[in-house]
Amino acid sequence: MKRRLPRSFYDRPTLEVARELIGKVLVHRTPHGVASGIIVEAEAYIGEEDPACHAAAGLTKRNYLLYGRPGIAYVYFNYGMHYLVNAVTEAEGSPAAVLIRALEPLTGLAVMRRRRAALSPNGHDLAAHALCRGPGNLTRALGITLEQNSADLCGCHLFVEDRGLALEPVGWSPRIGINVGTDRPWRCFVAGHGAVSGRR
DNA sequence: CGTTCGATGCACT
DNA sequence: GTGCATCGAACGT
Repeated sequence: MKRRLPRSFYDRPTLEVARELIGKVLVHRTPHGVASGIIVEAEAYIGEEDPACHAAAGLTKRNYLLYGRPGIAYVYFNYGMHYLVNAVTEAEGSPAAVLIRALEPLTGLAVMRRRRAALSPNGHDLAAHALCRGPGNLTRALGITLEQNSADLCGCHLFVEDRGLALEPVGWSPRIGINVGTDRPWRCFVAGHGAVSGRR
């Protein structure tokens, strides 16, 4: 049972998409091999009224993809060293997205360790659950960079599959790593899962 | 156990 | 010039 998520999946209220992405499988095919993992943590960023959303300051050269078609990858560079990947949600003109924050590695563990080792010396020795724990770590492990910005998640290189998995229990909390909009419980995660980011 | 802090580059004001 | 949707090492208790 493998089904690539259609664009209609992303063309929905963002909180719904965030919840539904839990348990789905993010896949990245590159010349170095295929790497994939089950999504265990995600955050919703919704509209210009959400102070933590990149659309809070209105349309810019950096965030224009948020205003466009759902089902597109919005990737940006942060803190001088990390790429973060989002799935654009809701109809055109409604700027919103879901940040993918953590995966349980499924395939391509070897290439993931190779990529992680390129930055941290102990990358080769990382436990499976540590490979894609955190939004910066998972893009590193999957080889996602600005090259994937604007990639179509309904295409054949970077996409999300439904394999009929249902991880539980699912919890909600405020979003992590932001200083505004912390009152909104828009972080969705598999409670107790070893690959979820945050305090151990 | 907890908190602080440096690395590092770019979009935005 | 400022401030990040981070990470991990270093330090304090």
